[in-house]
Amino acid sequence: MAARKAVEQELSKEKIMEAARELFVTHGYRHVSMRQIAKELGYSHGSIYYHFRNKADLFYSLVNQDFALLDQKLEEVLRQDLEPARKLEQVLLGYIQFGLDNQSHYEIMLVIKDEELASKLQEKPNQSYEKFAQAIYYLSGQKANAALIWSIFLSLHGFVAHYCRSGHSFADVETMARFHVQNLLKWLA
Amino acid sequence: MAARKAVEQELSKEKIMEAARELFVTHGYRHVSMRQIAKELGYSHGSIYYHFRNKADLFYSLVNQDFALLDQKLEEVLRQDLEPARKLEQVLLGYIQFGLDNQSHYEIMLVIKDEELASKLQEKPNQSYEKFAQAIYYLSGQKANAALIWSIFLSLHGFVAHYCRSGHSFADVETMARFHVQNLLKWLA
DNA sequence: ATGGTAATTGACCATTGTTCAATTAATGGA
DNA sequence: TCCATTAATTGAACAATGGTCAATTACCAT
Repeated sequence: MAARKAVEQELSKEKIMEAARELFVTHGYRHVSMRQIAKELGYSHGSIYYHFRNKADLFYSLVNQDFALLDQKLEEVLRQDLEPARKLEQVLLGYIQFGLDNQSHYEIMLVIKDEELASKLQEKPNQSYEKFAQAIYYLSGQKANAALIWSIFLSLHGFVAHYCRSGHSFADVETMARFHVQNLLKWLA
Repeated sequence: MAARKAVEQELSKEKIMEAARELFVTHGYRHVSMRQIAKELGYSHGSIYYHFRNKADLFYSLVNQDFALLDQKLEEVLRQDLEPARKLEQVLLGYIQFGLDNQSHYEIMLVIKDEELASKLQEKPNQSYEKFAQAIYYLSGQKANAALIWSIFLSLHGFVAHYCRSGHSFADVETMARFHVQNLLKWLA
């Protein structure tokens, strides 16, 4: 009634995550079923549960990848050869772009309230924020205090959260994003 | 196999909404089923579909109520006898306080994402925002343009959304809220 | 009384996340 | 080489979900 497949065709966490990411990004977390993911891979839905405890676990694995991506993006900007003021601008704008380019993941990272599994990820967001805050601090010539940086972050988050909800792309709102960032930069002048 | 109940015990939109609100507030939208709501009321789940087209429809009726409450709060502040600058401050701070004093309402209004009918009920939020924007506009001596007011709103929203998620009360974060508002007011100076 | 309408029921449907016994491929030791 | 053990996969099965609808009953106007 059931069988194991040849070893070179075996499923892996990586393959599942790849297919799942594609589907989650396209249709959103709630509108993607484990059966759809399995079908995409040509496997039975049960097999996914051999590799991930449940759907949320699979999704959080993706979210972890995304936080790493966010960190990477930040460091990319910091490595660029720009004046501090320009870099600062790019860091803020980059945050918005990241959020809107990875909407379903951003929601899980920083929007959706889910007590049961929120604790699972608590380290990563704090860790990522710390890097963000450090960057702002140094790029501002060590003028910005912690509260001000937090204020800036919350304002960026508001932008991303709102446009995530309405499903706009970064391109849709880029002009407004740049304007928002310019306003935030005034606090650091 | 089925029966209609005595007229004084009849179900109504209001009764359903009351029970639904209670449950949504406690457990969140996704974790409340139509059967739970019906059980709470002592009715069959099918009866709710006589009064509301579907779960989302019921949900959005609650959202409308909450927006009316927000409008009321705004007008309360505007009626106060204060200098425009003080009033402006109170409008911004009042928005945050409303959000954190009515966290589950706020989530329903502006955080929770429900793709299916998101476009359907865009009137109320827009209407409420329009009042908010008008207030800011006049209190700023007609200096603020539309984009700047929108920027301010998004920044306020970020504050509320974040602390809603972590479940902090207004009292918990009042100092930070006042600081955030002071920053936002600089854009209008 | 009677007929029409309004409200309620619960069986029913398709779909979901999840579990698990059964099954088969791979592996390694004798 | 053979056999026991393990690893991976299957799909039937389960409970819960949102939603539909014919049947049923209370109400009301005439």
